[in-house]
Amino acid sequence: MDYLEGLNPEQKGAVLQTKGPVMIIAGAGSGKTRVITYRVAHLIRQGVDSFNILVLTFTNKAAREMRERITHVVGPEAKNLWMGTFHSVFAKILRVEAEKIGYPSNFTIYDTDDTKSVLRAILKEMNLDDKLYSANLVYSRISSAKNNLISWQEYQQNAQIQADDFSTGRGHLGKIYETYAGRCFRAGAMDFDDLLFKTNELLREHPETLHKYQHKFKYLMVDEYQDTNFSQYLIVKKLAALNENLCVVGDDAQSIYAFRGANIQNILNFEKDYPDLKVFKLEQNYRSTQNIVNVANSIISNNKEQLKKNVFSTKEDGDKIKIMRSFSDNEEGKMVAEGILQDRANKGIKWNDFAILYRTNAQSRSMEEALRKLNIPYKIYGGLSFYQRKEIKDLVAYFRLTFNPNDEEALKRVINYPKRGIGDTTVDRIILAADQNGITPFEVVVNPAQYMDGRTSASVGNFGTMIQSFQVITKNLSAYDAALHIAQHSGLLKDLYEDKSVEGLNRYENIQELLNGIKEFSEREDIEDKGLDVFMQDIALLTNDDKDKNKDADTVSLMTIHSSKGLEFKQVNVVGLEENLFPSQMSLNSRSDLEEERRLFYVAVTRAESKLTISYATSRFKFGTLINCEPSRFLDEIDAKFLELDFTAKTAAPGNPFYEDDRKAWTRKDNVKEDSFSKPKPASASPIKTTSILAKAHVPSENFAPSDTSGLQNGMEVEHERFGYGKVINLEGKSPDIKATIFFKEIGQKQLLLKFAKLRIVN
DNA sequence: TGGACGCCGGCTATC
DNA sequence: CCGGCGTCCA
Repeated sequence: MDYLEGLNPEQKGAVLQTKGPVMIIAGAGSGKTRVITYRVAHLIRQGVDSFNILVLTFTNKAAREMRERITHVVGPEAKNLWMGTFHSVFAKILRVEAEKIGYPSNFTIYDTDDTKSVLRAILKEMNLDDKLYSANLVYSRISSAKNNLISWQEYQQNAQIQADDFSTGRGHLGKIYETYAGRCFRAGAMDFDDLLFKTNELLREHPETLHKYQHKFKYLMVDEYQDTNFSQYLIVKKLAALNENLCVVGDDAQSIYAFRGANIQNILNFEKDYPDLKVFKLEQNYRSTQNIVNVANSIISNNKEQLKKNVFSTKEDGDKIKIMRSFSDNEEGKMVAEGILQDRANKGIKWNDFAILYRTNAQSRSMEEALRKLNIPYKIYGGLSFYQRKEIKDLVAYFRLTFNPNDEEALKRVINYPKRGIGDTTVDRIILAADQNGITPFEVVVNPAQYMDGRTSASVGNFGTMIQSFQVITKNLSAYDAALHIAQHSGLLKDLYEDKSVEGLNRYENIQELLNGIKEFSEREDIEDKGLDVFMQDIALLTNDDKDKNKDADTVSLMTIHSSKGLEFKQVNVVGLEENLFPSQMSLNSRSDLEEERRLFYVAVTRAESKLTISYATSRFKFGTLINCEPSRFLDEIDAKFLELDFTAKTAAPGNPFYEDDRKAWTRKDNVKEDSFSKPKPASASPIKTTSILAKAHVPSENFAPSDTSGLQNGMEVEHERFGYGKVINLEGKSPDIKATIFFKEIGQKQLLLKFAKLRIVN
């Protein structure tokens, strides 16, 4: 029982209470992961078979880290635990039980891109106004229907929903949902929401299957319970109904996923579902200084709806919270970067100890630029995942098609990549023929002669034959050999190899990396079934941090606040505290949205251990346009006694790496003043087009015509259509990729690729 | 068929 | 500023 030492009484109680319904309210930094880890370890030590324990998390990362820590305490027995995200665990179960709900066990998982692409195709076919029916809007309507377990039939029959849709002029949504569901079914595909929706269907329609899993999962734990949606809530409730050994862990103050269907009521009402439950409140924060905890509390106290708790710290008071003001997003980056540089030197801490947190990914740019200027190593988390890169998705689409030829999105993706002369018209014809004849598109592809003329039919047929050959050959090959075969014989590898541009090289390397990953998988000894089909089954569920080579590198971390949840750093910068950005514009409609935004701010500040710096800019670029910004209302909500204001922002001196930036920023600022807006207005009210500042300046000379630039030399004077007159100051690269650096009189230095730039040689 | 170009709308996050 | 999409043209 050594692992119980060092736990406080509440933590210990939560670990030891293994029977019956349990709710652990875990304040920020209160040792939640420790408690879950030890609780699982304790179950196993007590003799519970690890096959009978199911732990559900929201991210792969959380699952992986927890498994590692449990292994540390109980050893290899931890391998048999069922532990993973809702999506991955139930995808696994659905593959076993697929036929019960009419799906093939090798069903494809459509990711968000696939889903939107299917929807776009449907919207196009239905000839709907794409302003009213944007793929995004339609997706979110269907997604939230599924997350509330509303089938397309129920959607169409529900008077309230229909009235809502008609009142917004979107009466076709029910029909779109129906068509979409039909398409997915025909393609043998499930989207993310289906993984939960279909699990509910399975457990509802097949009581014997429900019983099987109720007996299997004698002990259930759910992490981040405040983030569950109705669909997830019901799965958990059903699985736990037999034994009621259900432990949920969460913090209502950190519920930040309502926008994707999470229902905070699940945790607020847990007590009603299980009246005899035991509640443990972990209120001592071991992470942050008192100042930080107090600021966090003062923020969250502005929310109405919350469970009562009193988070406190017994650490030192610590530094006050610094608020920095800057006049532009670039200057904000500069202040943040300089602060990090100084603190690292003065305090002797590592780059690793710093994080920069922002509301939107777009904010990373100004931070990156500033860090680069000061040679500060950094790493951006989130953003485009490795598996979402085009070239990776292309190759994976070939794999998908090989193992599930009905996968329509995969088919559309690669049927003409690399080029085979099969254009959009032909693809449309294939889909149409499939629709009309009640067969799948792939059946048309392998037997095209009756649906199209000779030449197209031949290319389409060849493609079909190739995929069929993949199906045969991969049967007898290891995952790696199969993948390599497909990469080569599809022509994809060659196509990428021949692209010698920097990006092309990068893409080729990414493919190599994917192949290496498959090779490692082929050589694993801990799993039995190592076919390529197994490897790629759940690829849609993977995210970047699932394959991160050098995560131990000493770098500053940049990420959105959402992805920072669960992490901690010695020093944290929260940037962009401005109205319409944080809180986001989209949250200003309802009180509950605003409260979620405030919880997000709470999450951000509670990441910090010893020093917290918050910043805002009074102007920033948005969509290439400079806008004015007002400080966030959240700043006013913090009790001023914890704060220290730094409004010392000043321009850099010549020689300082930021000098140029400052000049640009001030120029823009001057333009703001000179513009017709005499009074500062809220952000959205005063957009100032940069193009109007920069590009308008030049009117091309009367008979402007691009010259042949093959003989261009340093020092020559040129005219550019939009940038005006300038002087060539450098040429690099070899034809046809020569890059010219030109100093334009009106707008300054620019780099242009000669093969694209339209330049007239003046002399 | 497919490449070039110009217009439009977008930047909330995860699986 | 970016990528996606529609249009125009070889």
